[in-house]
Amino acid sequence: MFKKFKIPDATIGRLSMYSRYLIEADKKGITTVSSQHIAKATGVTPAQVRKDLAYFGEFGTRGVGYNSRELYNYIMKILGLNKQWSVAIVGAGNLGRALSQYKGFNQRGFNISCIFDNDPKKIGKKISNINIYSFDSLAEKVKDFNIKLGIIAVPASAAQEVADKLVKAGVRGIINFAPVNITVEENIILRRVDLAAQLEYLTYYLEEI
Amino acid sequence: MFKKFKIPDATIGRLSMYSRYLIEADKKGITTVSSQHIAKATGVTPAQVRKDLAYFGEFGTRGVGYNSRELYNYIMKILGLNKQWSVAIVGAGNLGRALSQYKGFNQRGFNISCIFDNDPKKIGKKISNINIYSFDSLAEKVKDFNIKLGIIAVPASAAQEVADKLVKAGVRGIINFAPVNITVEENIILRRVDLAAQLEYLTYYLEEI
DNA sequence: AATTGTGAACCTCTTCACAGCT
DNA sequence: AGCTGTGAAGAGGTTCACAATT
Repeated sequence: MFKKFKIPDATIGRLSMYSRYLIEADKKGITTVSSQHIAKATGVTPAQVRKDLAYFGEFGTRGVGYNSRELYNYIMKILGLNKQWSVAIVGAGNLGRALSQYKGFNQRGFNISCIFDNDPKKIGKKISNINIYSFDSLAEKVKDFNIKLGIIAVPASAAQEVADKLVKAGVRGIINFAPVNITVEENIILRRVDLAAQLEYLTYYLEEI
Repeated sequence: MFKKFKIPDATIGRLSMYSRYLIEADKKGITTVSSQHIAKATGVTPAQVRKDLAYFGEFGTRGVGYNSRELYNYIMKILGLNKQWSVAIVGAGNLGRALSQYKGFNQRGFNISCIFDNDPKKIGKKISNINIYSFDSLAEKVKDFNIKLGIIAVPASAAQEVADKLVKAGVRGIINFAPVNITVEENIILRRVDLAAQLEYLTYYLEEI
């Protein structure tokens, strides 16, 4: 049905933005939106919006636009967000703790099921009702909770080891917050988020002047 | 000297990765590295490494490679990291608190100078020695600390207002963690980091199967 | 022999412009 | 008249392949 062929990575990020606008529009009672409206709200061009949507089907009506609610539902389905996802966070440091409490995940259907750490002082404790388990029990818990998504929030030196553990346990998609390149087998989806690099992007441009 | 013309955004992110590898290599006593080495460590192609570096000059020696320490220094200078940067975080929620304690920023020369929030219960308190100030004192503190970089970690509904405040106070670069599109005047560098969208990227690909 | 630096080829993504519907 | 859907054109980024250099 959907996902006929290779589509740009950036499209997926934009779909996420579109869906956020659409749910807001729907809440406000705006039943029909145009690519123009979506574009303005999300900071892209109208042609880009139409192109992005066209990868997956024909959701609009010529001369009219798109039905907000309907398009929202389509996009959520395309993104795989028409169900709940269990997520494991590895690393109960500052970042891991913050991510485990981050409301933005829940709002989009992500459920942080458990946290893993190797610090005996942290194991057995909870972070806002989420249990912290040892690395040793990772495989077991990942299976118990049917976790397919993992977030790596450990120091760079431990990131590869953690990734290997997650994959072995059955995790299929990983976000790596450690500032290091890690490798996984081909059928695992890996994404790297480098927080310091984001600031460096800013300083690069600021230094120019 | 550097930054002759428009270079790909992605190049900047890769420079950041290269520099991290180079400092490690230098620590291990590896004085000379090839584009091959850098590529392998950072998960890109050797041609990409050479192309990225070539935007800024000729740092290598044909037949030999690059001097680790020297190339590291060049890259850090290109990224504007040959000095300390003061950063303000707006929003003392989970994310703001975590970011203010995140070691990765300090390691790269970023100094979180202060945190802003509008919750009276938080104002006046500290997060690991960093003061939390009210929104009202933002302009004053940004000037006092000579802050040029801001991190927005407030709810989506407040993000635009905060951005405007930061810009007005003299901040030149902004990272927006709120899941909403905000706009700033043209000479301000804006970067959006959408954490939930990262997970959605994973679920998109996992649903395909 | 090894490795850089780079023009050209290639590939990917975005924008344009307009036919096709309502 | 207004807006979508899309082939074609354009822009941008990556890889190739090889001359230049040590």
